[in-house]
This record gives sequence, C-alpha cells and structure tokens, in this order.
Amino acid sequence: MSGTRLVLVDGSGFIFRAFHALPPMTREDGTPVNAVFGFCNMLTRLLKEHTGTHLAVIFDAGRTTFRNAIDPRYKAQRPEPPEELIPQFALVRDATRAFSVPAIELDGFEADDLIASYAAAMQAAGGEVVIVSSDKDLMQLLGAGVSMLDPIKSIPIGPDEVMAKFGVTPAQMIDAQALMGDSVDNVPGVAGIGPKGAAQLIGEYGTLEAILAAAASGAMKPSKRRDALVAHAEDARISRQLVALRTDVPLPLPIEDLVLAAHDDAALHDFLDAQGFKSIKARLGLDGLARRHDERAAPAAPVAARGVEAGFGPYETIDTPAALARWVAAIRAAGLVAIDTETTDLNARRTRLVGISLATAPGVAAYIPLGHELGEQLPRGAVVEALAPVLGDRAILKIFHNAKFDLHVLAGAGLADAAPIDDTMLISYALEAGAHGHGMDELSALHLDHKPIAYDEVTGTGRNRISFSAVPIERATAYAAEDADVTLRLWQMLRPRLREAKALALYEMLERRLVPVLLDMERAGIMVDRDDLVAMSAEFARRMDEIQRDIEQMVGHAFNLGSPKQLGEILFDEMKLPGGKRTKTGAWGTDAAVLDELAEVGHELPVRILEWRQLQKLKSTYADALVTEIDIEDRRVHTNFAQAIAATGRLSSNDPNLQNIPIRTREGARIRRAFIAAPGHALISADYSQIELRLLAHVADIPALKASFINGEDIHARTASEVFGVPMEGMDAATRRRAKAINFGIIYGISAFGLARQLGIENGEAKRYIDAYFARYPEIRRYMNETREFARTHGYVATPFGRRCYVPGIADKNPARRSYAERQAINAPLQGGAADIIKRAMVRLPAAIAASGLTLRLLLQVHDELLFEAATDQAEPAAALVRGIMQEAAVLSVPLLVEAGIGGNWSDAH
DNA sequence: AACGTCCCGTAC
DNA sequence: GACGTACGGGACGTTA
Repeated sequence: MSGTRLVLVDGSGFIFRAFHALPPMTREDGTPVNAVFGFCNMLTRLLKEHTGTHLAVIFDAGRTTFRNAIDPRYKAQRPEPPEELIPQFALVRDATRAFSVPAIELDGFEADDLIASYAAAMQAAGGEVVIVSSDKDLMQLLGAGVSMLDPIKSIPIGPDEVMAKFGVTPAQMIDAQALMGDSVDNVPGVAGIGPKGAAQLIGEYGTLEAILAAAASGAMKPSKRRDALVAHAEDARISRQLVALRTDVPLPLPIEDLVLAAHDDAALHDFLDAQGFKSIKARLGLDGLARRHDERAAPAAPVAARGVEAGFGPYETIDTPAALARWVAAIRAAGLVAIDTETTDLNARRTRLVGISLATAPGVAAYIPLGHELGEQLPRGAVVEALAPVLGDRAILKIFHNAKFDLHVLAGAGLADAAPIDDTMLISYALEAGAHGHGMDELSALHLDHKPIAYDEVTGTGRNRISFSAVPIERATAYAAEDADVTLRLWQMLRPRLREAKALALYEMLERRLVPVLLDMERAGIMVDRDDLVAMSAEFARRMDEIQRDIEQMVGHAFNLGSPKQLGEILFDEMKLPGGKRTKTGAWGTDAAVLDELAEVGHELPVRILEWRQLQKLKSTYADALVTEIDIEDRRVHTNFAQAIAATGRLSSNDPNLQNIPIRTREGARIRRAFIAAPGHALISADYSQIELRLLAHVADIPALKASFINGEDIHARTASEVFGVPMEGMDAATRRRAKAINFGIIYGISAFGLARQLGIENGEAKRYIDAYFARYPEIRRYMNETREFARTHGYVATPFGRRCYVPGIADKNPARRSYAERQAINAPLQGGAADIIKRAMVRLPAAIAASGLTLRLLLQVHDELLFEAATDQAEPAAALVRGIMQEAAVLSVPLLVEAGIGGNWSDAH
C-alpha cells in the first residue's frame, strides 16, 4: 500500500472545537449550524488540497466504551453538550455523507481508538496517515508515516510541536498524560503534576514505571511530588490504560473502501442549500445547479458564514458580557488569538486604549469598543478582567502585527502580562528584509490579495482628522476587526515559511525575544538636561543672527539662508564663484563638500555659511526638537525603536531619533552632554570596536586581516602600512586617515569615484589605492565577486547568522541601479552580521542582569553601542558584566572587542 | 492648510 | 549617476 495516503478526520473532536471557535449561526429554520458550517469548510479544503488518496471521518459512538470498565469515573462527570450543539451531531454525519465520504463509528470505542487502529493498519501496510485533529490524545500516534494536521489553523502538528507544547516526544505522550491526568475526561493522573512536571519527570527517568519505581524506592529525593507519586501510583497506572489508545479495534470498513470518490454534485448541492451555505456552494462551483426539489432561490448565507470562509467581514461588536464570555471561550478553544488595539494617538507610549479587536480564525473576528465617545460599551474593568487570564495564559498564543505597539498600549490599560506572542511584522521581516515593507496593509495586499480599510479612511487626515475615540462604533468595528482578521491570516500564511526559509531560529531566538527588551528600553527612556538644551538653543540663535548679518553684508542683500536654492543662485549666478556643481534636479549644489572647496580657494563667505548651517542643524534638529520630546512625568526622552525597517537587520530609531545624536564636532558634543544619568546613577557606554571590519575578516576569510585583529593591532595603521608601504611606527595622521577611508570604503562596496570624493583626490589615485588594497588582501576581491554572484542567483545575500537581506535591483538592466544593488549586497552581510551580534547580546542581557543583582538597565542601542544606566557605586562591575556579554555574543575567527566607559553624561561615558 | 519631494546633515 | 544603513528639518512646489 505504499503510495497510499489515508486522511482520517477526527469528526467528534472537530465538532466541539468548531462549535466553540466559531460564532453562532443558524440556518433559515433556526437550527444552529456553526459547527456544521466549519466542518463543511474543512472538508472542502481537504478535498481541494488533495491531501490524500483515501479519506474517512471518524466519530465517537455512544457514551460508554471499554474505558468505563477500567475506571467507572472515566468521563463520568462530563457535562451534557450545549443545547445548540446537539442537533449538529447528526447534521455533521449527514454532511459527511453528502460529500460522499465514509463516516465511521463503532460501538464501545472512541473515535481515537478507531483512528489509532486504522493508523496501525496503514503503518503495517507501508502507507501514510494524516490525522486531521488537534487533540493531544492523538499525539501519541505521531511517528513514521503518521502526521497530524490542525483542522482549524491548517497547520501541521509534528514531533517538534509536541515537544514545544508538552516537552516530551510523541512516544512519551502516553506516560506524560498518565501523570498529568485530564480534568475534562476525569482521568485522575497524579495530583499536583501538570504538563511541566510530567515532562521534567519523564526527561529525568524516561518512563512512567521508572518514575514510580524511583519514587517508591527512595531514589527520588523526598518532596511533596514524591509523596504524591507514591500515593497515586495506582491512579497513574489506571490513567495510563485510559489514555493509551487501542490499535486492535476491528475496522468497520476496509481501507480500500475509503478511497476518495467523486461526490454526487446534486446531493451535495441540496445539502448545502438546505443549510444556507451559499459561499461553500460557490467554492465548490455548485452555484449553477438548480435545486432538485425546490426551485426557489437559496436563502442568503448567514452573515457569519461569509466571514468564516474567505470574506473579510462583517464582524461582530462585543458589547455584552455574554458575547465577551463567548469570545473568551472561543479563544481558549482555538488556543490562539490575533489581537489589535485601537488608540487615541499613533505614539504607543502616550496613547490611550480605545478598543481591542480579536480574531480566532479567518473571517472570525470581533471588536470590543472601550473608549468611544458614543455608544453602548462594556466597562473597561470588566473587559480587562475577562481578558487578563487569556493574555496571561502561556498556553494561548497571542498574535500581533507590530506587537511592541500593542504591548505598550495593553500595559497602559493594566494588561501587562501577554506571553507568548508572535508578531507577523517580525515574521515577514525575518523572511524578507529588504524585499518590501512590512506594514499590515502592504503585506495584506501582497499575501492575501486584499486591501484592508485604511486608517486614514476612518479618521480622516490633516485638519479633519478625528481621534479614533470619535469614530462611530460600527465603523470602528469594520476597520479594527478586519485588522485582527488580516493579522491572523498573515500568521497562517507566513509562520510556516520561517522553517522553509531557514529563518525560524532568527525569528524565535533573536527578533521575537528582542520585543520585550526594546519595550523596556523605550519605557525607560533617557534623562536630558532641559535647561541646558534651552540655553544652548538661545546661544545658537544669537550666534546665527550674528553670522547672518555678516553674510548679508558680504552678499549685499538679505535672503533666506536656509534655502539652498537661493544660496546656490547667489554663490554661482550672482557672485560667479568657481566650481559650481548641479544637483540631479539641475539646481546648484551647496552641500558641505562644495562649500569646503570654495573655502579652500580662499573665500570667506562659504566658511560663514558652514558655521551657520552647523548651528542651524544643532538648534533645530537637536536642541529644539529634543526639548519638545521630554516627557513631563519623568523628564526623560523616550524613543521608538523600529525593528522591521532597515534592509540589513539594523534597528532604527524615531520620534525622536536617538541614534544620530552628534558626537564628532565640539559643538555637537555639547548636545550629547545634555544626555545625563539620573541622580545617583551613571551612564555606561559599551561599543564594539571595528565590528564590521572584523566580520569582513571573518566572512571573507582574510588571513592577514584576521592576524591583525588577533594581535590587537591598530587596524587602520596596519592597512596604511600594507597599502602604502610605510612602517607602522611614526605614521603620520593623514596616511592613517586615508587607510581608514579605504577600510570604510571596502565595507560599503568601494568604487574609485566614491573613495576619490571621500578623500578629495583624483579618481585615478583612488583607483591605485584600491588596486593596492586588493593586491595586498586578494581574498577581498574573491569575497566581493562571490557575494555579487550569490545575490544575482538568489536575489538576496545572507549574514553569517542566516539573516537574508534582499537586494531587489541586483538584476536591473540599468547599470547604475545594478551597481547600487551590488554594493548593497557586499555591505549587507557585514552591517547585518553586526546587527545580529548586538541583538544577540541584547536578548541575553536581561537574564544576566537579573542574575547579577546589579541595578542596571539598558537605555539605548546605536548600532554598535549599548548605553546603560547603573547605580553609581555599581558602575564598574556593571560595565564588566556588559563587556563580557557583548564580547561573548558570537564566536568568530577573530575576537570581538568591546570598549566600555562610565560617565555622568553620554559624552563623558565614551 | 496639507502633503510630497528635494536638499542637506547627523549618526554608525 | 556618484562607497552602505537610517531619520528628520526646512524650503518649496503641488494639491485640496
């Protein structure tokens, strides 16, 4: 029977799960049919996707089975099914037959035993089995030729998932379940032992019998748990018999009879019509068929039905306690929920929660209004109380798009505990950084072929913009619930791709773990000296006034110094200064390089303009802008770190950008000095030395460069010595500077033109430098060629840690654009590799800091630098701790060096 | 008035 | 055109 693939649907399990996961819906005559609808959808999907060669749906038969003989308590206290579910049991069996699929059940046995027996028979015959269920009771069957598929989430469940959820292998599930028991089925287990305890014991002793023997013999150290094991040993053994599935049940139908058959279109059409499942009919292409017994038009599908299947909306508004309770139950049944929050402001930290949307399955989403100005809404407290246990439940996955934003907002509303999380924005970024943006609307258009309602459409823009709290609830529901729905669908689509793209570890170990770290950094903020900044701003203004007067005197009339256009016309049209260059739009260029050149040839005006420009920059971008960003509550500035923007894996910072605070010039450093430690604290700056050049030495495997780093040499001086043939000792600063520019140029994908511009030399001379460099380090040229070639064949390059950075222009016919993409390709593994390393350090820090007991927190990341705030008297050991974590964050063929400094302000900490 | 683009400059 | 990655301010031209 090799080549046979038998799909076994756990019909009874599905009915319960679908009933709880889907919102209520009824057909025309009032009969509830939500589980039937879910079932028909699931079967349609299975048939469409050609999952197997054989198919059957297995059901439980009756209420008593052989297990009641083992233990009369088994399933004894199971409550009657809900009233709305009862009529659906028969309807689901009808549905199965309508699809021409065998419905199998056998008195005295549960569906699980039949599934186990069919699976065993198939295994013996050398075929494959796919069990469509998410029931943990069936996980013990996973193994060679037997796999599981979650019917609602449409995701595979394999040994990895079992290990992730229960910490044991499928083969160990029986013993694990025997220990933990099952309150729903009244399987006793051992009191006090849950999934975690069971996994730990099995990990240590191997089997249930070994555990019980160790407990009885005293080989286990005395504890409450050991006492419980001794006292309940018999319960555990009985539990084992209850949870172990029978594989020897007589098969009611031979496997050959389960072969997939074409369904009877007319019969199926009539059944679906009777239920009002118009959308499924459409999917199966049965619209055109006339009804055999009744020619009137079929009733419109219930609203929920369209959503469940494929449509986006309409969605439910949750405004009664009953609806809220129903949704909480649906989330528990689904084991996951996609969540989106709506707020008064787009800044996560200073916003207020206006509503929460939830989605448990495609099309199944709802909105909980909380802070709308008009309309019936549940009290905030009641919603928080109902959702807190769900958000805090480690067994329920919370899916967000840009989780950090929602986590800020939820924490502000008293819902600080929400783990585990997934983030579709970060999943997309881990998969395809650089290929496209990772906003929800863009991903929805790309992957779901659906354009969601835009935020601006709901609130308006500009002067007409209204707060989300002023949006009518009905409109808010349509927008907000759709976002949760889209998030859930993106998750279903993208999550499985992580493994295929070898990005699973990158996502789970790095990007996802970074979320709480960044959240804490943003929350912490950094203290700035407001008075200092205000004073600086005034001083800069005064000096700019003076300079402006001088300039206007030199020019002979007033003009807007801030206008490059006016300035260019004055310099090159009016005053006829030499050396004018045009920008790409034809205007005169007036950037610093141009003005520098004019200054070189002896003009005073450009010098004054450069001075004015510097002050203008410092005043507007830094002094003034930062003052407006100070949080009045804590006198600190809180940036936002964007985790899915840069094509290389770097973070970016905005509102305000704290990753480009001046440092190089004397006046600029004054701005940096305004970033101060809180009273009783010191700032610690720790930065990687030459991390990108070290990565270059490592990935391009350049022995000479590696040796330099291993020997702790001054790398730029060494380069100068090699390229220009001068001794390291007594080297002049200009020579070293040239070598430094070459080293940077290499990292950026060097061109003679670029290097010439950088150094202010002729193209020809720059080319000679580069040639000399390549001659001395021949591996560089090989690395560059191989990297370009890899990018051309794959469309991306990868960092040493597996992050893919896409370079879309790599095959462009336009040589300029292609060259640009090639330089990106050469730079990305180095810049991205450095980003990976510092992120590794960042995710390792919280545990190390907690273990150290030091008062120390991370405030900022600036690509190769981490800035901390520590209690003053602990700054030294704190600096040593972070140096260690950062240096050990990765093991390369060259050492990583971290330099740390301590100071009362950011400038002095360097 | 609001938005998008350009030019420019800051960081790593 | 112009060696990599970002963010943002002010000017300016276009839209509403």
